[in-house]
Amino acid sequence: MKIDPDDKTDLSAQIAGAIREEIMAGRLIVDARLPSEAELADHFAVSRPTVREALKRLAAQSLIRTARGAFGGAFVNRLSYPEAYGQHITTSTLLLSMNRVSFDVACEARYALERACTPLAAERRTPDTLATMRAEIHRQAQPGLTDEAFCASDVTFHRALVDSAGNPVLSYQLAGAVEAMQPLMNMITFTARSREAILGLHTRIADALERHEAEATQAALGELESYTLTLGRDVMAARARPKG
Amino acid sequence: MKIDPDDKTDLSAQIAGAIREEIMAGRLIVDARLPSEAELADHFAVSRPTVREALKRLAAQSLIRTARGAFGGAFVNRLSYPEAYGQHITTSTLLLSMNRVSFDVACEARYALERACTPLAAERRTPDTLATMRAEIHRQAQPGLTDEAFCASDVTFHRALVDSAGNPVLSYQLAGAVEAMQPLMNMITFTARSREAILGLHTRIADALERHEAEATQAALGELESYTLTLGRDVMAARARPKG
DNA sequence: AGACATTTAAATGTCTGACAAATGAAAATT
DNA sequence: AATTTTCATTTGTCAGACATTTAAATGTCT
Repeated sequence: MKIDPDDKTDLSAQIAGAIREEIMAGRLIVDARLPSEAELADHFAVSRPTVREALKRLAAQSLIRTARGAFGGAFVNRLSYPEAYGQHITTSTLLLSMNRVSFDVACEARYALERACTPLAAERRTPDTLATMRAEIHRQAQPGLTDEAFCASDVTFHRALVDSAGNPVLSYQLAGAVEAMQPLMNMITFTARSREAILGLHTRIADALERHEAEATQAALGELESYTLTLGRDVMAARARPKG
Repeated sequence: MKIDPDDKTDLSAQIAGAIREEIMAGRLIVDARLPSEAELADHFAVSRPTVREALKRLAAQSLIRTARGAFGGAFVNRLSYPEAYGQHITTSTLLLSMNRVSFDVACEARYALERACTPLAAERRTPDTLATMRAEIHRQAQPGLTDEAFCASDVTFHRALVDSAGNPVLSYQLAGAVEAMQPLMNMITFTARSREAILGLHTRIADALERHEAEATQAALGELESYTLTLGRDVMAARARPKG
């Protein structure tokens, strides 16, 4: 585990990289204890603050956790699903919001991925995921709901749809696509009319899943994509026009 | 932008969280300059090393970049696709390797996602992505290839397939699924016989894409999934047996 | 006036040394 | 034996200092 003395980049970045390599290569396994900060400082011939900066970088990626006290220290962290979700959602959301990704492209990606889940979801949906979807449908029918709350409920509904596939890896991968769309969706003003249309499609999806009908689910999801695309395009077109 | 004085967690984590919030909420926009480390230390009533640890956490997530010199400082970073890819792949790979995710579950997720790309890929594949796929097929036919090199080539092939869909958001989301499978695939010993089978399916996929035939692509991909699953199960079964 | 060299202020990068706080093991005490 | 105390270890935080980098500002020469 060494660093390049000729490298111009930050020492803390180099050290973090070296340790990250060890973890990803499996040479540092889960729950293994790293040397103490003082020992690491000695090993890399740097000061303790520099080592600490490196460790904080790793902690930010949930690669390590630290504990104070006599037998504390930095330990290789078992990356949990919630931690991975958080990382993925943060990255996905910022990628979309910072790169002028068009509504169309984001929407296409999201629905393509969701469609990938429907055959599995129709087969494996549980009473639990169905109940979540029904509850969100009910919430979305409340007239007093703000647009933000409607969007948030929409996200919960779609996550339940994805979770129906019963594959945690799939859920993790989809989390980024679904959640990252929310800021874009939040730009849309949902009229009573559009809410009604979406609600109807959500109901069709839930019904089809309940009856284990993959094709019907797919069809309703396809219509939802088209409709969402229309709503989004209207908003984007209005924004693009001068004078607003 | 404040921190909770009652919070027990690290000050640097709190400060990083506060700044991250500002970025994700859009109150700190791309290329905006953060206050200098001294000013931040003053603002949060902490020392400069603590502020630096917070900034390193954000840098680890590519949320900020720093520059030295008179008009340097920390700037909100526009998250690029390559940076996002890297984050996603790191997280996905570790999630799979640290959580005893079964080969079946990972494989199912990966191929479900890839299938989501095939209709778009068949429609939009370019000479460029096709050329990449052909080149990798050619490489995979070399007899001297190690198992690791074969796997790496396989990843490149599948990424070209995903890129054929012409949707960068989709490519980004899929990168995690495809790359994270590689360590699991590396456990497999590819015999001449299995390489031949995979090669044949890869060729069928490339041919079908070239002819814009979505269904044929889908079918070949489905067979590849079944075959991969068989190979993986054999390996895992052998590993599970005592005495090896 | 314009081109080039020099200075300088501001910022990050790094180091040293120190103290506080937490933590679990070991020793001392009841 | 159970409980309390002590103690070494380790991370968390702070203060102050110096090194390095950078671009603007200044000075100098043609």
